[in-house]
Amino acid sequence: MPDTDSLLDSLASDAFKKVPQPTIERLSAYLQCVRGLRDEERATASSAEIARRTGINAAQLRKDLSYFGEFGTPGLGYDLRALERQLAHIMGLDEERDVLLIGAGNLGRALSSYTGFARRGFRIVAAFDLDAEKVGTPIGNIPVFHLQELSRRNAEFGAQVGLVAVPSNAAQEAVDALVAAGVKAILNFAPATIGVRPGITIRNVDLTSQMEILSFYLRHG
Amino acid sequence: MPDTDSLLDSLASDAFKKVPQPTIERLSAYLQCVRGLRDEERATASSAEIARRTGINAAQLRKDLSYFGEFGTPGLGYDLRALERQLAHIMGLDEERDVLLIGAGNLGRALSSYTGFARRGFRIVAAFDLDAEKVGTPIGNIPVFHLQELSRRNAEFGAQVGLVAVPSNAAQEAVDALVAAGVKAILNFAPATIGVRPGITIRNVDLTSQMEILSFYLRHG
DNA sequence: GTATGTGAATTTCTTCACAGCA
DNA sequence: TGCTGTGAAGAAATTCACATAC
Repeated sequence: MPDTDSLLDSLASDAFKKVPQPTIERLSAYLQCVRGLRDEERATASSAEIARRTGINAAQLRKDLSYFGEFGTPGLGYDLRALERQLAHIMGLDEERDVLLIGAGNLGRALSSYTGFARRGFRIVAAFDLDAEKVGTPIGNIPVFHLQELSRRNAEFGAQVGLVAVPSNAAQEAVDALVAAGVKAILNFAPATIGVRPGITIRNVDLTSQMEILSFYLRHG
Repeated sequence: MPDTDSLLDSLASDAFKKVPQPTIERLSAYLQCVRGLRDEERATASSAEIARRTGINAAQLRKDLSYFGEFGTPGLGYDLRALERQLAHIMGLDEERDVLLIGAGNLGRALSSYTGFARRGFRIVAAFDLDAEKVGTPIGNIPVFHLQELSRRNAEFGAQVGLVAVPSNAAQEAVDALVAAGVKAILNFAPATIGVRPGITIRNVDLTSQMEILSFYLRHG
């Protein structure tokens, strides 16, 4: 058995090309499940139990974890405290991350007051908007700057994560501004296909698209 | 070549078991792209052009469409007006759909004022909450009722789609209430794994999970 | 006995490559 | 010629099934 931590840390960008995309997207579900079990004061759980709770096949869970190391004990299962720590480490969640928000409209305001982010260590440190009316009045504790100030302000913050909550036609501009300011990972809520250069991660959360998919299943399925 | 419309309509639940899940999730992206091209007054486009704009492989697009019929003209491409209509029909978007919202907190309020839904024919007709303080005061035009009234009120509305924007620990209850009221498709924003009986479609939009996935790519990738 | 980790088998999805049509 | 629609090939992901460890 290889030393777990060194295996984990040796998995730099390079070796990670081998981890299936779907695996990465499931890690978060496992972590959520483990947190839930820990809240119930459980000390260990088998892959079968986590499978039951997440709806993900037990062999799938074991294989997913196997890309990152060996975390279980045959005959016993997984120590939940350790597994939570290891999953968090794998996902880069062992330190707080500052986040920039672009768009101080309805959605932007809702996102800034969403406590789920802060609870998981994502702290929105500043918002930016094109609308001069919105600039200057903080949302809660979060200052609102003009989009033009993005790069200058982020020289100070050094945030690597951005949220884009602007209308579709402004989304590419917002993303470009974030990337220019040094942001490396972006969650985009605008219903638009955005291009970014290699090395930048962008994920789209398109609510209308989700509704359309529901509609499909309503019509068929 | 089979008659397109009858093929489309013959694809009831049954034959649809053959359509890959990822195909269904891409349909919405195609539709969005086609709408964009139409906004630019374009009359036709090739699969290659749609591929370039969406980032989805051209053969993939053609195969995806092929599950539903033949929509293109060899040598020419796709008639965009027709394709938009057909995609909308496939996805069940040719009529308006009433939507119920559970949770009148920050996120719920943002969702109700999100114009993107209405623009695509999803109309939030009522909101429900457990908090007596929130009941009675409309959000914009949308009345807010107590969750207990859900079934009774939906006897009138007959909505088949629900949005769940409540804390995790209330999500299963909210979903159960929606299902009991006749809702068949649900978009859940709570970070929780929710069980529903067969025949009910539920999709999760877990923002924290999305952030964690970004964090993974920040650490590696 | 119980449950992990993992090669092998299977299933699913994507891409190729080309026949056939406009 | 240009582009679609689609079988066949290839790649990727999932699931099985079992040797191995506690």
